[in-house]
Amino acid sequence: MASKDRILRQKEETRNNILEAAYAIVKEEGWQGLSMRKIADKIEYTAPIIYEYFSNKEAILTELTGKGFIKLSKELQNARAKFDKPEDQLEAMWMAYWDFAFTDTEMYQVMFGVQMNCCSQQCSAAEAPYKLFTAVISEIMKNSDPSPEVIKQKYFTFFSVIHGLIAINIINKSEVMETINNQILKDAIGGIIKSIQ
Amino acid sequence: MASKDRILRQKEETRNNILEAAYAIVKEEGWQGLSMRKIADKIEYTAPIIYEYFSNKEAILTELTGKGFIKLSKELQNARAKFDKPEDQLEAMWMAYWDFAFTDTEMYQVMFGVQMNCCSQQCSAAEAPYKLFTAVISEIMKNSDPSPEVIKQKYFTFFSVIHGLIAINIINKSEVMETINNQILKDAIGGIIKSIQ
DNA sequence: ACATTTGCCTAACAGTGTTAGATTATTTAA
DNA sequence: TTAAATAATCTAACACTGTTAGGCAAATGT
Repeated sequence: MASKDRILRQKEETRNNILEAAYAIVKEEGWQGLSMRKIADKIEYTAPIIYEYFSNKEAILTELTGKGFIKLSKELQNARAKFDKPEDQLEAMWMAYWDFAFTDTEMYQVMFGVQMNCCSQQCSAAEAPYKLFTAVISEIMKNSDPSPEVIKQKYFTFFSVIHGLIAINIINKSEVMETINNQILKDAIGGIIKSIQ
Repeated sequence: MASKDRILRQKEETRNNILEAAYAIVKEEGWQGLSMRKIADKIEYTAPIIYEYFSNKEAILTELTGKGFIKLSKELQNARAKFDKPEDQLEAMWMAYWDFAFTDTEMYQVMFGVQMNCCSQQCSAAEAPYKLFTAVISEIMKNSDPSPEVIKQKYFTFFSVIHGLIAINIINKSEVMETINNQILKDAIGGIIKSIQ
């Protein structure tokens, strides 16, 4: 009865195929262009079988969102691993965050509701980046023994600047110039880090 | 033939009715709940006549977006008028901006693509807030005779922090506490103003 | 009074997410 | 090997969505 295993593996595979097909369509046509029937076409099935794997369309988005947060977390960890001083780590992590937003733009959109309806609230993996950042921030601030509230506040300050900047760049595609982006990124990250040391 | 006038007025009125009905639905059910047939129901017509007034659904969104930018601009001007020193003006303006985002949240969403597909690119009124802010910024910086580029950069720095903070608050409804919002707002606005004086 | 324009509606098309029921294929049991 | 049971898949449909074409009836112009 090893066929049970094969069947389970096959099920897992088409589940992945659905997710991959969905994201492929999104990369080609944007989130607006994603539909159940198009996914079905791509995996060479008809639409109803998708509901054997996902309870509805939102569940697909939620799962993709989760994968996005996992990928982002990995890249944040990679960035942190490249440096020893927490100040350098934090800067590298926000830079990695920035890069993620523009190499996986569609992913970033669904994760943070940029120009589309997102579902990151019900996504548990969304906590991981938050924890990674606050850990490094509290390392930098360890001398002043800050409360969790203060650390949270510092995190949100970083997040606000960088997410805000990412959002304008995605919406006003290309109207904001590279030089301004670089300047603001450098100023903001450097400035806030200095303010928490 | 004064009836021509009356008819023109009537046309203008149902045009407005469409826009008002649309926004009323959005306030009740969110942008997702907006549909042409629901608008038609509300103004007691059938869906196709809407196309006598707007070429499509996006045109309605664009027009609402325009009205949003006009309202925002007015409130920015009101805020500025309450102070003499440009530093105080700038702070009051960003505070008014913040208030606008939470009293007219749905408007803010369509204007800046928060959790929905926006169309502010093709909206000419979107320039007005930008001009209001940069005028005050350049007043503050007049001593250092800055280039337009530098002023633009300062504006985007402000915008990034505040829009970013607004966006998290809209998406993670209520998870971010008042105290953190106030702290970040105060810190960010004060900090940037200090940095440009 | 007739012709023409206008206002508005019904019906339809193509697309969306989603569900129910029938059909086919595969596995199990006798 | 054949019969029964189960699983996999599809077709058809429902209730929506935005949008367009065509027709009817009332108001207008001549």
